[in-house]
Amino acid sequence: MNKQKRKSLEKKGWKFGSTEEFLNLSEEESSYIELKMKLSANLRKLRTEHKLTQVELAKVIKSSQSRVAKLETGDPSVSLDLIIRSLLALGTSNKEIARAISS
Amino acid sequence: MNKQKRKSLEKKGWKFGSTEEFLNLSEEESSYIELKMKLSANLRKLRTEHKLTQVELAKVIKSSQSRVAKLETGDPSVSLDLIIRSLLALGTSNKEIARAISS
DNA sequence: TAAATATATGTCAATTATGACATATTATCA
DNA sequence: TGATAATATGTCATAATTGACATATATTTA
Repeated sequence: MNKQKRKSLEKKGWKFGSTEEFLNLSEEESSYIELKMKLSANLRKLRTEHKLTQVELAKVIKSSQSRVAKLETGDPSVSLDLIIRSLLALGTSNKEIARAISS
Repeated sequence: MNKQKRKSLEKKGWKFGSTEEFLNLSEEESSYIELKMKLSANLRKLRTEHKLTQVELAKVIKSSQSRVAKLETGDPSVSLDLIIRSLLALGTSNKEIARAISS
């Protein structure tokens, strides 16, 4: 992960501590973020393909429009659990989820 | 998912409501559980391959032995986030995680 | 362009996950 | 066997995530 990417993520609310800490930021942390980002992007793709608005998707997953927005923009306040559950609610199979992660 | 499987999961603390509800239990819910189970199993496999005890893994991921046990036994109280983070802490790549999900 | 529709951002009380601890159960091995 | 190490289970106060709401911003359409 480079400085550019860091700035973009920090703007979204991700916290990374000192620059030093960031520079040796573990593979772990960046893999985790990358994973979430990929699945978030996939969720938006799926929703639009299904021609649903965020309000409509919110109904399906029993959540709210604002949370759907956060899901799709990679807000750090959303859990992987919710992202995955949302994907599954849209009919995504585990294999497709795996594909999205690998992509 | 069959009745056998259901009993086993309920013993672990999963909640499914009425039998009726369970019978039309969405693909969604069972996929979600299946996903967690696969990753949990993978975590245990990895830990033992690394010849770590649960206490040692707990140190690595800054958690406790009891939570590691719950991670590995598919306790419903553990999040996908923690499972994934633990896998990543053990050096698992996103691609490997994807493979585990697809398996 | 203005109105309407869609999405984003901020906040918060309630819900859920967390690490920690105690303790029970299960495996290992002398 | 019995001691010791490893894992499992139960509980709880604290921390993190949640849906909901208000409202801002962006996009579409008349």
